Amino acid sequence: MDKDRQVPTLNDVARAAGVSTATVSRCLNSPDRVVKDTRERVLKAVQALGYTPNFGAQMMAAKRTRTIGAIVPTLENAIFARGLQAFQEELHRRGYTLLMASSAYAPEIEAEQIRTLVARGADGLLLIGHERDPQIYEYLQTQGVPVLVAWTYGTGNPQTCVGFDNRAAMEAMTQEVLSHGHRRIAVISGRSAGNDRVKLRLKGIAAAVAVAGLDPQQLQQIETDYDVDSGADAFDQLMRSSPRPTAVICGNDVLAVGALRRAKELGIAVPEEVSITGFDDMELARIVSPTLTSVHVPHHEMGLKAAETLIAMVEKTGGVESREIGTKLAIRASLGPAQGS
Amino acid sequence: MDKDRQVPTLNDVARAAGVSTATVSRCLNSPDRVVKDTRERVLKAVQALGYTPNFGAQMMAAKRTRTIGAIVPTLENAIFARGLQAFQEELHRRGYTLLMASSAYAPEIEAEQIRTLVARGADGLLLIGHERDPQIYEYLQTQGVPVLVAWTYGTGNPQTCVGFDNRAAMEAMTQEVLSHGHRRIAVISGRSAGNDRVKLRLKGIAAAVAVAGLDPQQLQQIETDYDVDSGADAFDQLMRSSPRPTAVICGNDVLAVGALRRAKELGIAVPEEVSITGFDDMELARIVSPTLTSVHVPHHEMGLKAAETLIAMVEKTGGVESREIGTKLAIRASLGPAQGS
DNA sequence: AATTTTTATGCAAGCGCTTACATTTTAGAT
DNA sequence: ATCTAAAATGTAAGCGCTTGCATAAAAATT
Repeated sequence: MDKDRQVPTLNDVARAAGVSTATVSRCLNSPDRVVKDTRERVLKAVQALGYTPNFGAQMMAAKRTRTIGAIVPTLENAIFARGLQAFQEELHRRGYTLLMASSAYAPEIEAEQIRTLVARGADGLLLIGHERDPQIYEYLQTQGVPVLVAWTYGTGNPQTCVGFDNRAAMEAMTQEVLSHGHRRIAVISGRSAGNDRVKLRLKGIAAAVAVAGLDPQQLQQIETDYDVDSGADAFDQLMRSSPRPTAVICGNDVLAVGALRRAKELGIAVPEEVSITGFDDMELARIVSPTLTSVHVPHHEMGLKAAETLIAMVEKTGGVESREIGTKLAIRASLGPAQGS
Repeated sequence: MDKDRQVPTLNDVARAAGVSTATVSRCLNSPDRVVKDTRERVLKAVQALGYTPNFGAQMMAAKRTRTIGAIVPTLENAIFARGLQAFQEELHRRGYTLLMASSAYAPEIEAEQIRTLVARGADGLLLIGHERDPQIYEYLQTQGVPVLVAWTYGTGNPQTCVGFDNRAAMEAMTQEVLSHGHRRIAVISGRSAGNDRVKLRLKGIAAAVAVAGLDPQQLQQIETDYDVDSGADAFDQLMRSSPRPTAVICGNDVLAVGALRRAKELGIAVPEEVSITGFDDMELARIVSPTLTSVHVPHHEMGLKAAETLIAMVEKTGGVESREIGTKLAIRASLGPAQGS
């Protein structure tokens, strides 16, 4: 019915204002190149007609869209949400629009999403973590789309990144756990395949443990999906071993919360019988009881800096370099002294 | 540097395959209108060149994008995430791409996001809740973009919707609370201004209370922001009144979790001294202790049906009508008998 | 084998915008 | 008042794709 009512075009505005389409375009894109009088007339016409530029035409003619794409592994939990929120706010302030997509931690889906976002004219892309098929980086290179890698920081990768040192942060956490006297330590982590952040965190644990004179190979370790129930099940499994670990280091807060819940269900006291730690310091960490010891990540700062950096890359304004965001330990009730040792 | 390396166009593919651009286009969009032999040759050329259609050009020529836009109030907590995930999965299965944006519960931001998504060629839009400036609906009408309203269901609104009856669900919850003997009931809700879901939930409470012979006006009620800390503060305030309420009904789980946390901090036993209920049945509800009584909403089902419905609207295949999703009470430990009455 | 119908492909006209270049107007200098 | 430089505006050529219509090829019918 209404689908035929024509949406006004640049041409309509031009006619209404008695100028050429070029002038209208300039009024909208570089107002200072047009004299005040004309500009006002044009803008009035724009208002009157309710004109909105056609994105496709704009994209086609200008080859830029002021759009940034971001692909995160998941939106189901809040891990990325806070950072993304900050990222998007800053983009918005700078006149960019954010296109979000989630990959469900599946590389093939991520690859597809990347192509989709690029095809849709994203001027730049935010991706989580370095590790992915090199072809993808080649493709982006070919398409001339700059990529910023976030949520991780480390040398040895060609991509610009904004994030924190997953390895060092986890090493610090492990040292903290060790300093409480724990020696039988178990680990619950996300799947390490294709996930450099998980790998780095595991390396951090191994490093700290080695320094303390323990054999990293001896560490009981379970890799599982990133959800509360999986964390709970993994914890269950760990608690069936004998002797039981006195501390369980979890790769993130979601897993830790699962462990915490199962501990309660099993009647295992935390931290008296077993200590549990997380990573990310989600809001969750302060809500559960006992409150969860975790690694605090300044998500807001990371999102903000990621936006600044990526815009600089897109606009090619000055040199762009990777930026490291600091983390710190948030020691709370779920970590206590090792029992009986 | 690489920004000049040309991306292949339809024309390049056509030349490589020795056919016209029209044939290539048809191979891609309606393969059965092209004979097998030709099709294979063309697809091979597409592969070889690594051709991807230019979205802007496609949008311009075809006037559809197989893109659906969704604007939710927030992505920071998981309330909408689960439903959106299901929504997006179904869209993906049907060959559509989802563009997400969040409005931070601010109507003006939402209006802007709507314009952005429409300008970007969204074929249809998913919005949360009915209540918004009528001009927005007019605008969408003019642009010929169908809208589906989700997370609420109710008559008296012209828009098609997929969701649940917020009023009835909350009335049921309130009845449940009343049946536990509570008579001094307080309410913590999100801001009702511009939010029909909040208003409906409040009406549900009032209705149930009135049936029980109490005066809804007497209900202590606080409206606050949708975050844990706000919920905690509101709870604090309620606990300072005398006599204290024996039950606090919260407008959603996030607020309820805040209340729960503050109760613990204040040394107020839940549910012995005060009962607390939530709404939405987020994963959180089963993680906190005591576990939270809430209204269970089948988010996955809602997301799925929303996708089906919106696609039907976009493709104009057959009649489209609103669909109601059922909710049910999830009674857990945070609700107990009224103390001392 | 000739004719008609059906199917496959090509041709070319836009879609609405930006921008290099050409032209006109205005301001500044003489 | 005249000429020159600078500023404002107009002209028109694409950008890469889809699709109605025309044409050519193949299949079906007589």
